[in-house]
Amino acid sequence: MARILITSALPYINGIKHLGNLVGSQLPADLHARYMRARGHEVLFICATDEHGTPAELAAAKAGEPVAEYCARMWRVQKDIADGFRLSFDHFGRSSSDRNRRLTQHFAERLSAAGLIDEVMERQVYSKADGRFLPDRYIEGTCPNCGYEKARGDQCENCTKQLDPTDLINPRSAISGSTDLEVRETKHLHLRQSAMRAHLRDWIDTREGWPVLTTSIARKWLDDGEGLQDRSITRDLDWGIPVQKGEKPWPGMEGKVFYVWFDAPIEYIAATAEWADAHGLGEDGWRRWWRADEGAGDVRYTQFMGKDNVPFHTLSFPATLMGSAEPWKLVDYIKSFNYLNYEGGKFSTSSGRGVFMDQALEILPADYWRWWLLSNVPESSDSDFTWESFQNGVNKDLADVLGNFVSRITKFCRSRFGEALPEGGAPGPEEAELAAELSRRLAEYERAMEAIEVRRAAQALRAIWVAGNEYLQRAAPWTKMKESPEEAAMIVRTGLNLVRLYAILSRPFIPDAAGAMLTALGLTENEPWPESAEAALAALPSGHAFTTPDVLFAKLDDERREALEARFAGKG
RNA sequence: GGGCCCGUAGCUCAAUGGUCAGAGCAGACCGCUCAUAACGGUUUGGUUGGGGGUUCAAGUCCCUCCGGGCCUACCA
Repeated sequence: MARILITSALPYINGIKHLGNLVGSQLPADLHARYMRARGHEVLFICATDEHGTPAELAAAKAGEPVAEYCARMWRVQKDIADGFRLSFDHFGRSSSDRNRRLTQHFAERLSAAGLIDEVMERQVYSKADGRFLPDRYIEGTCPNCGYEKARGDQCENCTKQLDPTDLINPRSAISGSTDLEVRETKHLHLRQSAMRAHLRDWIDTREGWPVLTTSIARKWLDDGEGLQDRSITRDLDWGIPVQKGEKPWPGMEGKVFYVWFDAPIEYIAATAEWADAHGLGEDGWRRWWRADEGAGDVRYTQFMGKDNVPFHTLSFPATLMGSAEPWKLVDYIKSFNYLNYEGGKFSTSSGRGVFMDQALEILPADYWRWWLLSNVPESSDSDFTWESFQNGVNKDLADVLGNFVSRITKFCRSRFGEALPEGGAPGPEEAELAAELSRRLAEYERAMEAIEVRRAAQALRAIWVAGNEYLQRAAPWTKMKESPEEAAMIVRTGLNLVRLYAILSRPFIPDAAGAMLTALGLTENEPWPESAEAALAALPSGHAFTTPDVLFAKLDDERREALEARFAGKG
């Protein structure tokens, strides 16, 4: 038994996430957490909403709510949707928590004491009409390079030229449209990442077996141009964690807050503390997961995230932890994902293109989405959601292969023997062959799950389901009924034990259907992971009662698929 | 502009430099009748994007060209 710490990248508070966000971090993290729990490890699975920053303030203003209320409401919405997808977080925290405020201020104090914080006077664009400094992205104007009129202050999306806000012709606020802008001086804290470059590189270079996607992005940032740059960790905003040195004020930084990307990863730790608080576990309760000097030495920590998050998790956050000169637990493995596209293009919130998490759950139960998304997770390159692929995948794998297997064996037993495992007969060569096949597949499945090779694991699981249909076809109990009812009984027993085995093995992917299978067999979710295929085939004895379950997975027909395609095609 | 990733069967993807490049889906044929018109078996299908090189041996390594995607630090 090991101790496994798992974090998923934090979903931003602003709005409901689409399927691409789900599949890029939370869902595979949940798969890993569920598997590790099933194997008897002590697992702590942490996620939270990332609540600070300009977009949250603007979204709250648009909704006509104070930002704190807006965030509280959206946290609830995201939590309910996460529950709907059966994301098994041990704690779903909030980066606006008091725990995170204290920890973030603590890290700032430590970094300052270590000489890793510079105070830098910056010149930034201020909008009088909006009463706020504008991030580069929120300044629009005409591109000096191509004349595009809606170029943003950081980059022109028409000609892709990198810009500085002061390059723009006729700059205006993207928020209000106001042209009453001026450049003001404002002081900010910079994290001296450049000073930690060698240290970070050594660390990255000694990580073994990390995905290329993870290390290549990290190296690019370490080596690009003049190398890793210092990074501003504060902002002129109202909504955020006040800049302080621990509990003490930070002279000259009054009224400023930490940048979301500084405080968001710290929330991984803070959320663990929130979890410990909620369970009355005290300070030790969370520190044993995060402090190498207080018990975290044997923790294996894995982070899940989309590729856009990699620089912050490979560089900025480790720099924060290392720079504190305290023995904080560093990540052991970063599993990063590419993007999921929608019908050949990008998911788009603004044009209503693609499926969002709340809509998905209205259409079909969580398991359908979990299965398709995980078995098509963008592991080695971007992948594409299409309704055709989704329909084909869930109909074939879930309805035809798994669902129909459960259906045929339970119904056959009910009509010939009644709703209890029948007695008689002894396993023979067919059963030995089945056990051998299952052993091979199970080893493959376990290896892939341990290595977090998600697609491969899904393939292995599917092959295990297929093995049941192959076995029934070979053993043909419907034929044996005539000549040897006892042998048929033994085959049916074996088949019903396969249902139990499938429920246990499939639970990380499709927890609800697995639960329904266990319930039908009169079992609970406490059924242990199989010791061996042979043992699993004889786990339930003759006489064990069951109920014939309803159809586990209904099929998605062409008519409905076409309607869904049309509904989510977007405005333009 | 710079960097990274990818290009393999009609589609989605596999293949520590080493047997005849393999799976699933789709297609074709056969079987089965327990089951959600489901299941099983057999089978068609490849100049591994083009060209050059290294090697006893290249889908894999190197060069180059073509095509696609992503990142590029103030969206998060």
